Amino acid sequence: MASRIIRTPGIKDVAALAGVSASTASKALNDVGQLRAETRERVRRAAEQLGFTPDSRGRALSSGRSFTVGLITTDSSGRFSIPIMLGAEDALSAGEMALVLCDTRDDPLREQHYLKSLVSRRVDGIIVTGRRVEPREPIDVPIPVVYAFSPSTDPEDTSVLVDDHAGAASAVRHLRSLGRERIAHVTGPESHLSAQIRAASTMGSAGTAFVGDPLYGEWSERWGRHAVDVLLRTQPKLDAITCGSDQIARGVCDRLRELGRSVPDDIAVTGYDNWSVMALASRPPLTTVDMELEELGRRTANLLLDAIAGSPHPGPVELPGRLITRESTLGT
Amino acid sequence: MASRIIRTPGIKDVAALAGVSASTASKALNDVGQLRAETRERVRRAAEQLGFTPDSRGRALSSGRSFTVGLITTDSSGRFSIPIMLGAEDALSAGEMALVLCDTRDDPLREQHYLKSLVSRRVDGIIVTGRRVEPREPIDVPIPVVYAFSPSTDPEDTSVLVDDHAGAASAVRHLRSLGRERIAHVTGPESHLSAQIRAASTMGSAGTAFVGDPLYGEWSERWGRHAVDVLLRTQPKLDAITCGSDQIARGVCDRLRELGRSVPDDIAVTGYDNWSVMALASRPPLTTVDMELEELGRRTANLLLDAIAGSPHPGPVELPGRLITRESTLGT
DNA sequence: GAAAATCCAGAACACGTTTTCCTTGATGAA
DNA sequence: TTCATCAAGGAAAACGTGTTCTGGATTTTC
Repeated sequence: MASRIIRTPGIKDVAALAGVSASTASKALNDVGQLRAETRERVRRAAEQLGFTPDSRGRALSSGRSFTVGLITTDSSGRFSIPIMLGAEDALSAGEMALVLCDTRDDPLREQHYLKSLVSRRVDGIIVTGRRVEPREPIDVPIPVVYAFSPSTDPEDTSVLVDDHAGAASAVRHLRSLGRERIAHVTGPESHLSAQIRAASTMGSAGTAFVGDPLYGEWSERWGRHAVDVLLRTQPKLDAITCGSDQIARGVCDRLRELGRSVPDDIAVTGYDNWSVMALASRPPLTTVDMELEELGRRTANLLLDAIAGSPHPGPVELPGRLITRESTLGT
Repeated sequence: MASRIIRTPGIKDVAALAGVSASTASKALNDVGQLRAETRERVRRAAEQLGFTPDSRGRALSSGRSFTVGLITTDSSGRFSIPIMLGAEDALSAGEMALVLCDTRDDPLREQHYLKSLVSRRVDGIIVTGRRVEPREPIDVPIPVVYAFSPSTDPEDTSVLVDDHAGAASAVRHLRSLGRERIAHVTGPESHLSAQIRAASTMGSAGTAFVGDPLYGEWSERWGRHAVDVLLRTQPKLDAITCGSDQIARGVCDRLRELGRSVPDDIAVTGYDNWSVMALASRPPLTTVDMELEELGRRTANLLLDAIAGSPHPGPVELPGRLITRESTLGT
């Protein structure tokens, strides 16, 4: 045959070119065993000349590890999962680990399918994340698992979650430090745990400075606009509105402006999420709480790496958010 | 030792339990070779009893394939890459392929690192995507590659891209079918190829119905608002504005409303991207062009699967977008 | 100069599966 | 009866690496 099959070179090819055995070549390239420096160098040159890249499948097989972790997300289209994913990927790639993406689309059947696939790939660990902070059923696999954002219902599992309590409190503290004394709260559906937590924390930390009841609605600008009408009717003297999301806060700002109320001179507004497309496009730009989800993803990945290395940290970890101050409370 | 090391069962364990050899067990589970039905059944039961999951690393090694593809994205935080990712993942998981995620953060060094890692993992193929439609340097690997969204500069490479020409034209056609005769165009930076293409196509298909020059600016609501002021000064009689993005279109709508102009009665507005958080939250909701990026991702993955199977389809493929009509052109 | 210590490299094996080849026994036909 | 055919299943090789063991060669020491 004139056309030879082109094969990516293996360690045997490198060894042959360097005139040594395969095992010697392996030792040379991995800097182990006792070899003459001259031999090492010769093997190295041969490897470079052939463009040798070690086949990690071989390594995986013999080491018993796959250097891969799975990421199971119930909806990666959500804007919460994505920064978590990126943070995790960032932390993992530093450890030479690859991340395989599994989007279950909230379908238990797909989740089972992916779990089987990941187990069959002998993944070193699994990260489970979702779009809601409500606890979820743990998954049952013989592999280290860390939950991000959506904790496991089992308190012995490792879960990394956002501290919405602290986040909401920091917004209130900020407003009070600016002298605001009549604070209202507008947020999403009461059925959402995050709405409940943020509302409770807001009321708790505002104390007597809290006016009326938390207004539960939906996570939308429309609701934010509508809530302003309700609030101004019932609480005409309020001087600050904390919102459960940036979308709501943006709607609030829009409506206040339409009514001729100045933000923040008349009424200060805070959001939640630091979703840049909302927080920065709002007029005025929003003071808001950044959940630092990318950091959460990194943290999750590092906890998983620890668990893989044999030192698990059982139990939940809460990460505080960070308050980002902008014109909606500070003015220009 | 009282504590035995718990090992996930291998095919040898299954074989031992069923009283056959490993090779027979493999044949039984894979439905190949000639075996008595009774034997097959016995092996199957043994496998089930032990909870046997085949180690895909072994299969990968012996089959020469890894059943894994890499996805290289220059920024997966961008809202373009994500639907592409999801579509690709969807199409691949149907073929039992896993997708490993590599976010280069637009850093050539990281890209090199990831490429080496993917090659070393003997990935079956690679998808390359980016956030801009500008062509990019091809990557040099001995593996099938398909480019999505950002095509390769090499026309022989397989690239799947959006047909912005057709998309912009469909918006104009829609406006003209509604009787609009004085159409302006507001878009992003002239340095962006997608802005250029959309502008050229808009002018071309509008013909004499196009007024003035395309207004280049930035991809922001603020620019949309500002552009309205410019347009109304120079083209007081225009009856439609097509925008290069939903963000711009939302800004346009906001400013028109502030000036007391009715959308769409006085001036119809179209966006681009069908970015729901903009298109639906806009007042009124936007008629816009959906690039159908998830479908693009699926298409990309299927082309890659073909290439892996040995039937590559060289050259670029353009996918038409889909016009989504809403109140910003139709009214209520 | 011989024994011991040291150094170096190759052989063999492990990892888990698939696949190819081979053996055994049975059946049927000549 | 003998040979060819075929079903059934086992043995071994292959995939590509890392690790351990072993033995030969060289140097050191007395």
